[in-house]
Amino acid sequence: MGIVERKEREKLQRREDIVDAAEKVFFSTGLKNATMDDVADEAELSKGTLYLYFKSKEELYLAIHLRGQAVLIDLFTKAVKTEMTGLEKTLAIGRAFFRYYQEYPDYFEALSYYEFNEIDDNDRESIAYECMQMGHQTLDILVDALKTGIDDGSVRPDIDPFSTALILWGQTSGVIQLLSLKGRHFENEHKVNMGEMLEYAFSLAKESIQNR
Amino acid sequence: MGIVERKEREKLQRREDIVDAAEKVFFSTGLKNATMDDVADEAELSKGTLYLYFKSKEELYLAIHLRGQAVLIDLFTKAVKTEMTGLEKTLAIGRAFFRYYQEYPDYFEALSYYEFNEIDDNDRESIAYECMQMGHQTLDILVDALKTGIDDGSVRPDIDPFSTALILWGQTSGVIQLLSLKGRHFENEHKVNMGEMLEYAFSLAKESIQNR
DNA sequence: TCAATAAAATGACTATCAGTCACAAAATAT
DNA sequence: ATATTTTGTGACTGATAGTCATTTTATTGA
Repeated sequence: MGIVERKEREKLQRREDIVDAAEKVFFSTGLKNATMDDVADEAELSKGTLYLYFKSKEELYLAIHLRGQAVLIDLFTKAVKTEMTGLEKTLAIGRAFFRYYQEYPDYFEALSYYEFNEIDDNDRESIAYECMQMGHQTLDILVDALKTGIDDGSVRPDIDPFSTALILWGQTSGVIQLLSLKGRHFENEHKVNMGEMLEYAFSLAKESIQNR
Repeated sequence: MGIVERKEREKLQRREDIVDAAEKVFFSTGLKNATMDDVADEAELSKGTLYLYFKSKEELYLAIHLRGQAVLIDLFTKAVKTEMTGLEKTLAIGRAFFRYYQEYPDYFEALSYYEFNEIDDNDRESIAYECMQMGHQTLDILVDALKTGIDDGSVRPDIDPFSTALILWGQTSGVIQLLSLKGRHFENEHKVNMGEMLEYAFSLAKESIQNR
């Protein structure tokens, strides 16, 4: 009898339902304003039940982040496939990141939350630990693109792929984050546009890593 | 009779005393854990009094940020003076930023808080508005360094100083932020060191803006 | 079929804390 | 000395994350 299996499935399904509800609530009201009672209402469950499935409000938010990471990895994987040289693959990843910000701004925000807040990674059972591991996967795509670029001669051979990937990641998320929060302001004051700005940032990055 | 003036001075002094107390409390416990009651205790005032001087906990934190910004502007100003060419001035600003992170990590955190959170800038009376304006001053130092570089031929003449300054700022704060929060992790996993990493990031940035 | 047991869900309750406000004390002016 | 203004107080309110004793639902075994 597969009762145990069925219960397992139902438990997972309930978990997903809770994350669905949390997405709706967190994304419409914002993380700070949304309450666990709101999420419970949306999920048609009691608040206590939420805590049977998630340790805290933050863990629930990180579960949303995990979904966002999966989408991002997918975009990166596709972006890499469309380009031939390692250098172009690397730049395509940057552009994919910007598209991600535009098309999934709420996931992007969840990503930034994890990236720019001190989250305890250490417990191997925690969702935060999963987030960290998926982050490594994402970074690996970038590392591979750079390695490919070194092999095919499009990227400077004297760079260290890992360090460079980490730096490019920090740079790009930093720029998008800055433009995302303060960009509107600068678009008014100076006549700059966010898309052009980022394309420009990528052209600068290209200068720094391309083989000559 | 200078009673009005004296009272004005005393009011400002009290304000500074409150910020002093807030620094102690926020920096030792962290923004999230610290309570306004703690700050009141440290300042030897009642909680109500804090709210006569600051609109909210966040405004009080932003007042700390303002102090930090002043220190940063000072460091940048000095950094610029030590170098001859615009390119070197630009890089010196980056290095000064890293030193700032190392020597004033708590101020750096306050800086990031303002940079990476949605803060309402619009009220011209608010501390957030002052923060925004000081941020512009900081950016201007970078813009000037780039302009100098274009004039003296050390920086590519085809870049737009303002856009480039904004991008360099976003990149650098992004990288430091990333290394600050996740760097420890990478230092263990891979054999990378944060200082070398940043020097490497600056060398990449140099590649992208130097005149050839 | 039904009592016993296990699993899942509930929601009233607690603890915490930002922010308020009616009142009190201190300083200043008349 | 008294009135007025300024400054300070701390008990109180409202909001909300997280808990836990109790109830409801599902499963098992006779």
